[in-house]
Amino acid sequence: MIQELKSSYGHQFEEALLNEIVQVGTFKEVPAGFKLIEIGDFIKSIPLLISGAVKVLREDKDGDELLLYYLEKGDTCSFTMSCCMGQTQSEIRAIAEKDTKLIMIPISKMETWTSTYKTWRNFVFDSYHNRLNELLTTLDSIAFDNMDNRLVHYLKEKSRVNKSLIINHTHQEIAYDLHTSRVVISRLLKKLEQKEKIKLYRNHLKIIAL
Amino acid sequence: MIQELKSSYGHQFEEALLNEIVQVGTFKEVPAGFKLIEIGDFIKSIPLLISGAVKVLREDKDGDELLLYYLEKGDTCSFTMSCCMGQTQSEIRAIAEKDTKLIMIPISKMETWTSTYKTWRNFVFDSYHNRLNELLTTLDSIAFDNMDNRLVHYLKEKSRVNKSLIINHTHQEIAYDLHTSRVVISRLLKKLEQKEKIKLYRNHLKIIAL
DNA sequence: AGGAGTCAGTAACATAGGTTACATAAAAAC
DNA sequence: GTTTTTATGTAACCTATGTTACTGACTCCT
Repeated sequence: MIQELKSSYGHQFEEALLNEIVQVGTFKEVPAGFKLIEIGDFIKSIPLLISGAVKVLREDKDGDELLLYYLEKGDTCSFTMSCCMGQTQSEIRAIAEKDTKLIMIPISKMETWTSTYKTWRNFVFDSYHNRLNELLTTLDSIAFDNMDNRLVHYLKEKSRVNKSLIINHTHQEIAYDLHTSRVVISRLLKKLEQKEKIKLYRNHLKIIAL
Repeated sequence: MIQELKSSYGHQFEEALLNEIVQVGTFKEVPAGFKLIEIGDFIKSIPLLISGAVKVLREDKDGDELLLYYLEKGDTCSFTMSCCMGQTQSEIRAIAEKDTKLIMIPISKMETWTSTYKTWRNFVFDSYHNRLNELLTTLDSIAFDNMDNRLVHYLKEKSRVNKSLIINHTHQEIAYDLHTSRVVISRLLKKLEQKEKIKLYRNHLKIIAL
């Protein structure tokens, strides 16, 4: 665990903090699709991502979903922190996008470390900073972009996070993430294929040039 | 300044911190409509709201606006903090919604206070928590709600923040905040009037029962 | 092989919201 | 008081997106 920790966080946390993390943290390895956090959960620990990726999404009262953003190596979930500090329920759902390794830190340490370790404090603030900005980006795309652009952006992100030009999703799954209907996605994907930007197959698609 | 500070923050900050705030903070009083922060600004101080209200909004590349949320007494701007910590440019615009009093804290104190004062730390974390949740609410309404509901919600918020059932805005101004067109707002407002939920006048409208 | 379930393609249609255009009324400017 | 500007009302139209329905193709199961 110590090597994996160092490879992701060694440059930003000092030795003493790294040691504490090793002592109190729990190493966890979850498969793609594993649900890490459900809306309404009370959170008892904070995740530090070592490898893999986690998608964070929002759900409305009718059960409709919307992808917010991905967490990757070196990230943590600010919503989780935020919930921990406030002792409130989770507002979001978190699902492993692929096989993912993480270290869970009990929330009791948050308070102590924030006062003791400057690097930890910076890490926490940086996380909030990043998450706020990602939320803004998501909001921008919903508020200002049409579905064509949102879809292209989605495919690019997906490709980046999964480090692959193959997107292994059905049209229905993409539709859920973007909060629209399958028919709409099929239609737009077909248009992209006609423009030779992607190639469609059953259960997956290949990005040619976006 | 000390009384005003105590009336808003006296219950959550200890004496020593309150004193420090008085020493390093600058009291500022701005009229409604005053632009506090522009997109792209480098921020040098953090605002603590004493009274009044500030609206925070986002702009896209074409100059189209979108209202994010209001800051009120006891609030601070997490985006500002976030920018300060990261030394990056502001992602948002902040405009006084009405006559507003605030205390500006130089960012140099952020780092010190966060390690010294537990109450300050909690304040900062709470702010982030609140802001994240407000952003989520805004995002929900854009992603999941239709314009009718968004408009009603907008009018309610406006009324709450300004403590008045009179909304002093033209249809065009409302349209900007909701990122839609004047005609659409006129149409929907007229529908609300026909349902006797509001009463329309030139340059303002009155809420009857929403 | 045959049947059930899943996925994608497509047409036809419905609707919300955006756009253009113009009329009228109120307010402001002169 | 007349002109100009600004705010609102409304109609007609357009477009993106959502909905429903049906098809064929592929996959999996037995």
